[in-house]
Parts: sequence; C-alpha cells; structure tokens
Amino acid sequence: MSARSGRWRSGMESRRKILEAARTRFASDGYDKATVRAIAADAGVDPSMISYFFGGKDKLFAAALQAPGSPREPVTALLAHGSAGVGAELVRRFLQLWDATTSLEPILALTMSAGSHGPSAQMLREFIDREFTAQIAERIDGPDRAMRAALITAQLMGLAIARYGMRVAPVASADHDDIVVWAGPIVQSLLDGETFQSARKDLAPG
Amino acid sequence: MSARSGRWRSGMESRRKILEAARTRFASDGYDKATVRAIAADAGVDPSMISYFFGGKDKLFAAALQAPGSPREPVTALLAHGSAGVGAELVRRFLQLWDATTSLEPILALTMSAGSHGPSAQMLREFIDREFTAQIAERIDGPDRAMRAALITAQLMGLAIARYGMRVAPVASADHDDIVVWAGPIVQSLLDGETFQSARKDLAPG
DNA sequence: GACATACTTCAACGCCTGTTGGAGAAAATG
DNA sequence: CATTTTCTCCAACAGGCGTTGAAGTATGTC
Repeated sequence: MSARSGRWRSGMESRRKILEAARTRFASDGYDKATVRAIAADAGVDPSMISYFFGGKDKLFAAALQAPGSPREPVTALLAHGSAGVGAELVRRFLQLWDATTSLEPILALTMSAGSHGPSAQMLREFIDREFTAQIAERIDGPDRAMRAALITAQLMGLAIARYGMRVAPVASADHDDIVVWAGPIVQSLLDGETFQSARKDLAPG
Repeated sequence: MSARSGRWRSGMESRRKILEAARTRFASDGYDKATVRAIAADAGVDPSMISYFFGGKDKLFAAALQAPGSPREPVTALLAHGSAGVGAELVRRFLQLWDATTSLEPILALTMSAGSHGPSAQMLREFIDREFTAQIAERIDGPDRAMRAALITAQLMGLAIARYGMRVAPVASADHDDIVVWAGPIVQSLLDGETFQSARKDLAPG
C-alpha cells in the first residue's frame, strides 16, 4: 500500500533533491528559463523524474512555492512590536536576505519572468500578496493601509530588481547602509502613513 | 547601388510594420515570449522577413529600442526648471504614459523577462540607464546623486511592475491621484536629497 | 525463491523556436 | 525587351522544450 513509514528506497530523497534544485533554478532563472532538464541535471536525476514525482513542471513550481521559509515570519516578527522605526530595519533585512542566500524564495527571477499572464503569474501574485503585502497591511494603521502596504511591496520589488536583476549602478554595488539611508525612511513613511507633506515646506510646485 | 531616394518598392513599409509590431510584442510579452513568428504575424509578413531586414531577433530588438519617443525628452523637460515640487508630476506623467499607450517603450515586460543575463538584458540595462537614470542624475544636486537617481528608477520600476505587471491590488486599480499622493513625495525626497532624518525623530531601530 | 512494488533509465514523441536557402514575382534600370 | 535588384513566399533545418511509455533494476513482502 501507500509508502509505509520508512522510506521505501531513495524516492523521497530524489524528490527532495528535485525540490531543492527547482527552488534554486526557479529563483535564478525564472519559470520559463528554468528548464526541466536543467533542474533535473542539478538534482542529479533524470528529467522524467519530475513528471513522475510532481506531475509536471507547473506542479513542481507550485510545490516549490509552498513550503520554504516564507517571508511571512520575518515580517510578522519585525512588525510585532509596532511599526515605529522599523522601515530601515525592514529594508536592511530585505537586502541581507537577498545577499545571503543563493536559493531564496523564487521571487525575483520569477517576478521578472512570470510576466502578467501564464501559469506562474497568478500563483506568484497570490503568493506575494498572501505572504508579504497582506502581512504588512494587517499590522499598520492609518488611511489607505492596503495601498501603502502594496507600495512598500512595490518599493522593495523595484529595489530587488534594480539591484539583483538589472544590476543598475550604483544600486547594485552599494553597501547596505548606503541604500538603507535612502530607502529606509521611504518605507517608514509608508508604514507610518505620513506623506511628509506636513513635515515638509517646499512640496508644492512653483 | 544603395536604395536611391524614393522607396523602391514595399520594403520600407514592411520594415516599418515589423518594427511597430515588434515594439508592441516586446512590450507586452517580453523578449523571449515575443516570438519572431508572432511579430511577423502581427505585421502581416513572413517570419523570414525579420532576418532579412534586421539580421536576426536580437538585432530587431536593438532596433526596436532605438528610435521611438524615448523617455529622455519628458524627463529633461520636466526637470529643466528645477526639481522643486516635481516629484508628484514625475509620478503622474509616468502613470499617464503607461496608461495611455499600448505600445510604449518595451520596458515593463522587457524588464520582467530580460532577466539579468542574456542578449536583451545588457541592452535594456544600458537603455534605461542612458535614457532615464542618467538624465535625472545630471539634473539634481546634493549627496549621492547617482544613488538617488537610481533609486528613483527603482521606485518607478517597482511601481510599474506592481501596477501593470503583477497587477497587485490595490495599486493596479487605483486612480492616479491615489498613487501620486504617496509616491510623489517619495520621489520628491529623492530628488531633493533629504532623507527626512532631520524632520523625523524615530528613525534608528531599537 | 516468487511475487509485487517503487524507483530509475533510456529513447522517443510532438511541438515550438530562430534561421536559412532557393524559387519566384514585381519593380526599376539598361 | 532583357537584366538586375529588391522583395516575398515556402519549405526545411537543427536545436531545445515538456512529457510519455516501455524496459530494467533494486527493494520490499510473502
């Protein structure tokens, strides 16, 4: 009957290696360019194993988007004790997250390759909204909460794409601090719900 | 010899139709998904004409990135008379630009599909840097000019991707004003070079 | 040992990609 | 009219894609 308790043979290990390779490949190459053959090669298995274990590339993608250390926990932990002064820290952790790991959640290249249609687009959209934007929106106050949370997401997505995707100078090569100095207060302003109009003098155009 | 003065036959018109179709397709589908066959079908010509006229898909992409009303002019015109109070207007025009035209410069989908490598990535990187980021950097003052200009680019890229690419709610459906209210002051702060640290009290993390 | 189950390998399928070469037609030139 | 030049269509190529099915192998159970 069903796989009993202990692993029957190497099945579960192959499945795990595929999943790991898929996350890395999806994250670095995007959905389309991350070919089944490349993922299988990274995992050291035959390409057909992917259809065997997961039922197809799209199913594998969905599986790769499920389990891993999602950004939900860092976000909730960071915003648990209020949102004051947290903007800079959010940007900093965001940068550390990207710089530290090679097999992050497949967000960047996915964002860049999923496009607005196709099999991966909707899954990715729901994933980011559920695991990130909604988590922020739940933990801030003031007007336009959803809008501000979405703009924070947009801000960080733009930052990630500029730095890690398109390698726009000097964002791509700058130290974390040099970016946090500018981006931190921006995120903070969106968290606080202040447009800075009150704190600024010369906003109105001449 | 060379094509004399008047068009010899229908060559130039086919070439023009291909270029127009290419811009639209590249912008909506990205470099990879915009197939030569699809572009040719849109233009009403045979796929082989693309290689005939342009010498290949990558050359066509380069040509599509060249001529059109580049964002350089709007940017220079906007920043010609100082940068004070221009942030909101820059965001507003940016949104209008995207909403108005269907065949904009192939930036969004290109950004999303070019990835960080490949034939289109470097061309796109140079294009955005030359036509947009550098134009801003030349027209602002204060510390970290290049960084701030790049962050404005990142800000707008993130906005475009969130609104037009991934269709993140509510950014995707909001009126221009609702976005400008939040994003305008952010861009303005980057233009002015103020981190608002002076105007703010609780920036430092706990 | 005999059987069944789970995994692996291999080869091939059909589809789509960008590109090429040759045949043919139309316009300009002599 | 004859020739050259420019453009168009058609067919095919080699290469990559995701997926499938059959054969084979190792592990488990009886």
